[in-house]
Amino acid sequence: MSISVAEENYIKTIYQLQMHEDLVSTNAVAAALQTSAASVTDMLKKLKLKKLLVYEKYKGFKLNQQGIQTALGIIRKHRLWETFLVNTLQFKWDEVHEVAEQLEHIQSAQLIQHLDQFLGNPQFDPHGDPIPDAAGKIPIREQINLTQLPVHAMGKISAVGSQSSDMLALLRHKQIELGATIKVEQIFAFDESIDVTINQATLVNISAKLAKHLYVKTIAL
Amino acid sequence: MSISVAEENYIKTIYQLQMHEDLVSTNAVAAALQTSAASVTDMLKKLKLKKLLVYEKYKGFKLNQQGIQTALGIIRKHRLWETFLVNTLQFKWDEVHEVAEQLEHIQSAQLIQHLDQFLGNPQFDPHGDPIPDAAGKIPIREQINLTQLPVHAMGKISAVGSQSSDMLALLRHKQIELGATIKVEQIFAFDESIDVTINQATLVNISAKLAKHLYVKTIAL
DNA sequence: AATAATTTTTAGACAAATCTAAAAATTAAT
DNA sequence: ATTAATTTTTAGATTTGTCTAAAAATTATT
Repeated sequence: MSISVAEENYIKTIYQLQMHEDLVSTNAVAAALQTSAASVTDMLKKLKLKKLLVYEKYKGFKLNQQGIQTALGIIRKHRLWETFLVNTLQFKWDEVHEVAEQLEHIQSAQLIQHLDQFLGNPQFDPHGDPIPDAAGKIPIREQINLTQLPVHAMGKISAVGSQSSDMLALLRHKQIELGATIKVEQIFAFDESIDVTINQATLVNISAKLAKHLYVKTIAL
Repeated sequence: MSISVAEENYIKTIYQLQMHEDLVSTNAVAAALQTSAASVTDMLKKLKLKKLLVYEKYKGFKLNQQGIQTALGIIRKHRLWETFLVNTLQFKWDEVHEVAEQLEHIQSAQLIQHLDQFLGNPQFDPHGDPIPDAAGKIPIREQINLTQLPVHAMGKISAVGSQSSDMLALLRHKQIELGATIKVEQIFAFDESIDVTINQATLVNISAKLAKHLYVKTIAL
């Protein structure tokens, strides 16, 4: 059973949204794809029928394992093509997105396998985003920015990107220090602030500005 | 006004057919695209509306200058991608067609420009077919097989691919010799035989087998 | 808790590309 | 030159993905 380009675009978008919020809303998808909420509902029915997502009327939805694997396949293709465009064809990193959006829908396992090999099996694309392997496994960067950590993920503070005394005072106040474990509980879309649990004990809110200066080593759950 | 993938496939097919027969028939397109004659008629109306072809009901049709330019753009992309797949990604020459059929529809002038440059501005694809340049100009191979010469094209016999006495006897009988000018008058689909005028005087029929052994330098009309 | 606001779904319509079956036009054959 | 066969077109239906407007469900507010 083949998947259309439109379906692929929905799957990719839903995947990206459910990285941040566990359940995805109809309106969020509509906004991301610049379409109407009614169209999203229509597509949700189709994707449910194809057993790619878990969905109950009015209750939000998310991709199931099958859907996630499908999404990772599309993201893999997208990022391999971006790598190709920048590394091989000399595109600038900010010129590649539109073209990669088209190339990611080309259907040929052989093509992707050869492209991957030609590029030297890259683990990260030119933007630094991880490229899932053929099985859907996502490489973990040793150290990532806290803003990159998805909801529910855990990490250990490995570096701070500033030495300002104001910032150090704030960290002391929130009991955040190098080596502390941190778990992302919730990400607030409005101001991009993050609720985290420190050392599996205290819940604190971290502003977007502070998060940009904190780096973590991810911990497998 | 943008052109859909379906429209592009029709345009490419019509172009290829009108290389052989001056006017193209509804059924020929339907057969080539494995679709119904009714669908072809529907599409012809759309393409006429977009001013890409000359069409009158029941009277056959052909691409106009605008349509030919569009077709050449698609063929250029197809052949550049085939070159990329074989030369860069190590595909075998007989594995590339299906994938190139998809890649030829990617819309990005910049992508094709960069790809062309990366490949070293190739003039011919791995099958030996000419790659139109960005302006639609088709490179002429010094010497091509007679079977490659389209209807109405002229050439000068430049080589014969066999020295068998049977063949030489046949050539003498038809008054074909090195340096003779040859003009393709008609190509018969049934047995792929060709009617040609020799030295702008005598009309003779050349079998597919004989044509395969004759090479010509093309002459601009 | 009742009402208001928001979100989501349904209902009905539309455009693109296709189909089948039947009608119209052209071409071939007796 | 009629009739038969073939080709092409029309008419009407279908699928996919979309839309708007209205109804239903949920969430927020007073």
